[in-house]
Amino acid sequence: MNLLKLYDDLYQKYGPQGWWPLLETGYQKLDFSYPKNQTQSFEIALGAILTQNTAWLNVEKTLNNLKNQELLLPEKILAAPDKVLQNAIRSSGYYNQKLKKIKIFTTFFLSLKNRTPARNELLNLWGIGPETADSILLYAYKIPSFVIDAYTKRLLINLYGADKIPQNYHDLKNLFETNLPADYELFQEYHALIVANGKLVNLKTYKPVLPKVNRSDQSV
DNA sequence: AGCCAGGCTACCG
DNA sequence: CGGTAGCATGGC
Repeated sequence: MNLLKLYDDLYQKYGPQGWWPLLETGYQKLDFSYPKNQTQSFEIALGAILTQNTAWLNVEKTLNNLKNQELLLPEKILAAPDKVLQNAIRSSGYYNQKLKKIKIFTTFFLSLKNRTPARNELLNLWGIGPETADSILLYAYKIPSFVIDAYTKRLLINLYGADKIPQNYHDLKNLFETNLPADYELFQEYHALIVANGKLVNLKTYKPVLPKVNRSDQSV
């Protein structure tokens, strides 16, 4: 199983993804100078929490709501009334849970005082599981921690067969990390490409939904 | 008009 | 402990 070749195939098909999509930049040509500061790292982490089982478009609305009220800063989040935050979060769904998750994370974020968190510290927070922790490490802190999601697992099952690949998060993560150079830029784009591919395939049936572009491209 | 989205926790047997 | 219901909204 050549995971570097798989990366090349995905890249050939979908091109550079330019993750993470910050409000300021959106998806962009590859520019690994972002995040440029702690404020942008914080925005990425909130986005990672908000997008749990939620479409990114709905998350963007929440981030814009917060930004427009000048609340997209850790100190402001903690000072804001619950009702205001719930209304801002509403478009992302699960607004009761996500309010709690965001407050817990924000308190932790401030306690770091610009230090990079350890993976276990993130996992110990209520509301942060392995995928969210790895997304925060990889995109907010540029740590080469490979992100596994439902798309990743499904793609490997499709390509190699369910009996050939590990099924749990930890082993899947390890599969990528032991077969790739520990390069955060590679990991960032790889995960983004898997998501780009995954969005074109129905999650339950594995059947492709109608591609929006490039029907003639070879499928991956 | 359903189905689904870049999960996680709590609870069930 | 492995499996899964519940959490909520908006786009297609």
